This record gives sequence, structure tokens and C-alpha cells, in this order.
Amino acid sequence: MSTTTLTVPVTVAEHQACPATVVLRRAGEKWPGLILSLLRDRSYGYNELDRAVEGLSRRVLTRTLRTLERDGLVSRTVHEGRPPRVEYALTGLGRSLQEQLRALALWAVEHDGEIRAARARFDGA
Amino acid sequence: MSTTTLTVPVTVAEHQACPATVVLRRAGEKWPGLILSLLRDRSYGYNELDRAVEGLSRRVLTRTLRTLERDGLVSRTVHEGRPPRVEYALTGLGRSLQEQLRALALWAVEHDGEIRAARARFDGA
DNA sequence: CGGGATCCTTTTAGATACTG
DNA sequence: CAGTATCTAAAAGGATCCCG
Repeated sequence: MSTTTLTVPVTVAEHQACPATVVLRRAGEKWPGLILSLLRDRSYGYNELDRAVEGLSRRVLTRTLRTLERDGLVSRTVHEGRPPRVEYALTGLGRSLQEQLRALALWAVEHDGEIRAARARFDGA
Repeated sequence: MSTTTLTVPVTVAEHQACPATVVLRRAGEKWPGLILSLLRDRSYGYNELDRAVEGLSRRVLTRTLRTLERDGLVSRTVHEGRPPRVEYALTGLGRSLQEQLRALALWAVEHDGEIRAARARFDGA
């Protein structure tokens, strides 16, 4: 059994360079988590994603997909033909991350009541 | 055994209101994750945190602590005396979230190489 | 259909100075 | 010691128009 030691970075540079920080920040962005959730069930075309997610602008959708692709989380496959179709799907790495994010999402849903209660208490006082 | 179904919100409003989104966004902010990591081992005083985290401005530190406190993740205890001391510590809820975030951080560290390789591939092409 | 380019608004973070 | 107030900078998100 292997033990992984996770040291806490304390300087700005270390913190910013830490892979954990980078992943957390990416996950905390507005759309990537939602895109990864959708792709969990099946692959999507570009406009299909655009329609599936109301309120997401094409600029941001494109930027989000490029970033996910660059990080190896999502694959982009071009199918020639009429009309052309570009297919986005989770990679193995993407699926792996999606599962981690899902665990965090489940935590959030489970503890939502506690958080709301804490806020009510704080705001009341 | 209970089954929790996690539906994917598709509209902007749903997505923004979803507790999972809120938690992810908070976790993705620049400092909360680091603060929670530090508090995992022991409690800290205000200036102690300020010194421990190089490059974090007091304004942001205060705001971060207030938010964590409001969400019930961190407790703030005032010890009267000379000099006065305010002690910040994880609550049970905070500890619970910290463990989740730690799991994600471990994932990030484990898969950092894959992500970097994917980026190199993408940038090369 | 599947984008890229340009311009603008909102959100988040940081610098600096001051206070009970 | 433990903050607050004010102001500025940077990053994320969005609207709109154009193109192969």
C-alpha cells in the first residue's frame, strides 16, 4: 500500500503552481463541471451542447471545450460529411475527474442544509 | 442503504442555485482551500494565518475567513486578554469538506503528469 | 455546423492606509 | 492584535458579429 504525502504549499508561487490548486480552480469555474457532467452519460456535438446548456454563450462554450481538451479531459473528434459534426466525449482521465467532482457534488447536496442553517445563524447575529 | 440521485441542472438559474456549484466555486477560489488545509492540523490566530500564508493580503484573508465562518466551515473564537487573540479552527462540517477537497487534491497530484503530457501534446499540434 | 475575433461587464484579488 | 475602508488591477464571463 502506498502513502501519498500532500504537503501544503504556503507561498503564493507554490500554491499557484500546485496541481491541486489548478484542478480546483478549473473545477470551480462556472461551466466545466456542468460540461463534464453532461458528457458523463454520452457524447455531444457542439451545437447540441450549446442547446443543452441554456445561458452558456458560444464564446465561453468554445473556450471551455478547448481548455478541457487541452488538459486531456475531453476528446474532440471531427466527423466529415454533410453536415459536418464534431463530437465531444470524456476521456478516461476526464471520466476519472468527473467521478471525483461528483463525490464533491454529492457532499454538497448532502450538507446543503447545514450550510444554509449556518448562514441563517450568521446573518441573524 | 440510501440512494442519492444527482440530477444535472441545465438552466443557468438551476446551475447557479445548485449547492454543488456553490461549493465547487468556493473551493476554486484562490485561498479558501489553502486556509482549510492549514486548519486541518491545528487552529490559528489571525496574524498567525497572515504570516503563514505569504502573499495573502489582509483584506482577502478577512473576507475569506468571514465567508468560511458564515458557511459554518470555520469557527471564530475570541479570547479576551492582553494581547487579545482570535482563534480560527475547523468545524466538523469544515473538516468534512476538507477531507473531500483533499481527495480531489490527491487526484490532482496523482494525475498531474497525465495532464501536463496532454497539454504538451495539444500545444505541440 | 462549428467555430474565431472584438468589445464590454461582472467578479475576484491585491495595495495601501487607518483604527479600536 | 485583529481587523475596516477605499481604490485599483486582473480574471472570468457575456454579447455580438463574422467566416469556412
